Amino acid sequence: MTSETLQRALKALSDPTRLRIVEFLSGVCCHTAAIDEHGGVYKAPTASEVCCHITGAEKITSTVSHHLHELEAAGLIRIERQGTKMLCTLKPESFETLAQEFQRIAKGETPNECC
Amino acid sequence: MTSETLQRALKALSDPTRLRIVEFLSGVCCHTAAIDEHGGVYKAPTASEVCCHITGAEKITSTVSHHLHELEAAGLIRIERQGTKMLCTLKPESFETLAQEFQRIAKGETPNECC
DNA sequence: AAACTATTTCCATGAAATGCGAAATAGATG
DNA sequence: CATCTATTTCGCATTTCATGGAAATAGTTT
Repeated sequence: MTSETLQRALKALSDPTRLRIVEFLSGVCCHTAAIDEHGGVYKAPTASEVCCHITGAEKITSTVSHHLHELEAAGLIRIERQGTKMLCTLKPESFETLAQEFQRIAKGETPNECC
Repeated sequence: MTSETLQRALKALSDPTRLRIVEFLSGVCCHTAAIDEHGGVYKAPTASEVCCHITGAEKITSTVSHHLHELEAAGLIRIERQGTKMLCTLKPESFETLAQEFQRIAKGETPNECC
């Protein structure tokens, strides 16, 4: 993971609303049923549902829509269209990578030019 | 780690300059010698040295001073006075904790009220 | 105390980000 | 095609934040 990628991910997560979205997507238990491209059943909340849980609004707000796309641009979540709806899922790999980055920083394994 | 603590840490790390400071402190190899409270020798860069590495300035700037205290307030680094100088060290435990938080998010172990 | 070093505080400025409502768009359905 | 739903784009007001210079402070040395 490059320094810029790490930077973008951390910036995306620095906003309270976006962090709450991520926490929510990490632990969702109320989902919409859907069928993936292989015919399998999977579950993922729609943008509206995410918004509902975060803000209490009944429909998705422009603000939450923006935050969702910000998280997607940072590579932290996936957004896929299902008819008129947008399904949101966390990308666990990205968070695994972030965890490794912090391990690296904690362990002092950061490459550093000497003086 | 509470959600607010995580929030503060991520916000502190969302700034490019602060992230560079952290990366630098994580991998420092050019230090100032110092004596800790038990008489042991330890090494840590001064605020000026951090600033020099980050900005190229010869003296510490108000901007870097501000960033250092921001990182300290977020619990990510330690700053201790040594005469007129301030020595800066990373708090590896904090980054270990952050790594665990991301593991938790990746694994979906986030506690979430159900509907 | 005066002079010097390292750092901090204060203040102003400009850039970027947030949040929101209204209009626009995309896809589904009658 | 008209309509309905879900989402996005746009424009705007407001806030937050990084930055930098000048003055103030803390500690050291003579």
